[in-house]
Amino acid sequence: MVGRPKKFDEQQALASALDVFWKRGYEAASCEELLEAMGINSGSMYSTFGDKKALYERAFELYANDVFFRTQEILNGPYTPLENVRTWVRGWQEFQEEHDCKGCLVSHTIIEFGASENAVGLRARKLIADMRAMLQEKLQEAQDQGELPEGHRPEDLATFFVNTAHGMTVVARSGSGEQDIPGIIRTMLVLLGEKSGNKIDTEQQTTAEFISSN
Amino acid sequence: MVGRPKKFDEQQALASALDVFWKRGYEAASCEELLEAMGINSGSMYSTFGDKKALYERAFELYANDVFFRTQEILNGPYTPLENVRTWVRGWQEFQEEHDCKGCLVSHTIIEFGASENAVGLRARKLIADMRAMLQEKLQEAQDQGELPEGHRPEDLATFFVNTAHGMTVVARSGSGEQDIPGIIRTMLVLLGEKSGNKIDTEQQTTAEFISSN
DNA sequence: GTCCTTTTTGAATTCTGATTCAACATGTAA
DNA sequence: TTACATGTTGAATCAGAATTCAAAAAGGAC
Repeated sequence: MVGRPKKFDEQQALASALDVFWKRGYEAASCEELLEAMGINSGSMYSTFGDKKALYERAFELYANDVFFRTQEILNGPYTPLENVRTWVRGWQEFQEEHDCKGCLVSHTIIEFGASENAVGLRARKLIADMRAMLQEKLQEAQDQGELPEGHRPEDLATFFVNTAHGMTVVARSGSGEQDIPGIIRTMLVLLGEKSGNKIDTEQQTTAEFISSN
Repeated sequence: MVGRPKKFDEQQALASALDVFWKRGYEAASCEELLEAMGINSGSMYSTFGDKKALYERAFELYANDVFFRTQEILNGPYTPLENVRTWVRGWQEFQEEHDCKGCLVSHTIIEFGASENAVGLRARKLIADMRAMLQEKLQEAQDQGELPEGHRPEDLATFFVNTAHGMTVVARSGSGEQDIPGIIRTMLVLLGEKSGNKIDTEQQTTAEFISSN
């Protein structure tokens, strides 16, 4: 190797940038703020990543891959199809808690760029479509194996789950995520036929019987 | 009255500005675009409304009042409490169709400003809280009158509805609103105990039995 | 019609935040 | 230990969007 070596770690800087974009969105994240978080100067950032938009693309990709593979892993987990889906849904809460209730970067990106032909917007939409398909497939398996009653439509249920996940991003950003998300997840689990006894929150246990009489 | 009279209608200009903000969000809506839509020049806008942020506040208020009073009217409508809630839920679809699947400005505003102490962000959060409370009250009434089974918790259900509505904003902005929203609404109606036979869409009728076996 | 007050117009200005770049620094290889 | 290739620094520059403002226009009162 020739020339002065970089003194910062590209992946680490990218992860820091992701944090800022995730918290603030693309427009609201100023270069100053990004550089501060990444611990480098503008020159290094521009020579390494190109520009702010390219940095966002890289950060988004980091996030997208993580979310996609995590989902894939959980949905193809060691339990029954339906139980794997339930595990995935339960995972949302942990994910939100771990990440300071910032919601999901994909939902945020769709709000900011979804309508346009912007590359990240399209990428975000594709990611959602892929995850939705993965979920639907798993629900279909569950139904084929008799775990999910015939009356449920895997297609509608998958769409509904995606919608609920998007919603939680807005709820999280409105500041009431910590309070509201556990109940939302519990309701989703009940939609999947979980009768009661989940350990998420004891105070509102009766919710577990949500649909019981329907 | 003395002096040259305004040659534009303030309310009408505001409605046009609202349209632009609603479609694009605050940051992405450029003054040029706003002025173009409003049909006035910058000077008129600044002397009438103050600045871009104040214009957004006024436009948001227009939207907020409309949504709030519309909701209030429907929830206190001529049917039973639960049927009024159902009517409100069905209204989402009509609302989205009428407004070009732009989603809800309140969700959008929360994504853009929710985290900060920004005035519009706070206003948006208050509006959501108020509407959520109104909904919960109506669901409580339904339960008191035996329309809603005891197992349902009005509080959780209200939170869940708000979450679903937020989610539809993201779905709408991702471009799949037209395709996905009818099914999402149908699923919500089933959560409210509507058995079948709603006239929203015939192709996916079986969804109406969604929870039937739960 | 003329005076007065307010509105309109849109080019000029200001502001904000992204991007560049010249000078300096540093590791590597010969 | 010197030459070189590349990285770092941060002040300067640039670009785009928000805002101002001086000049022109127009209704109303007299």
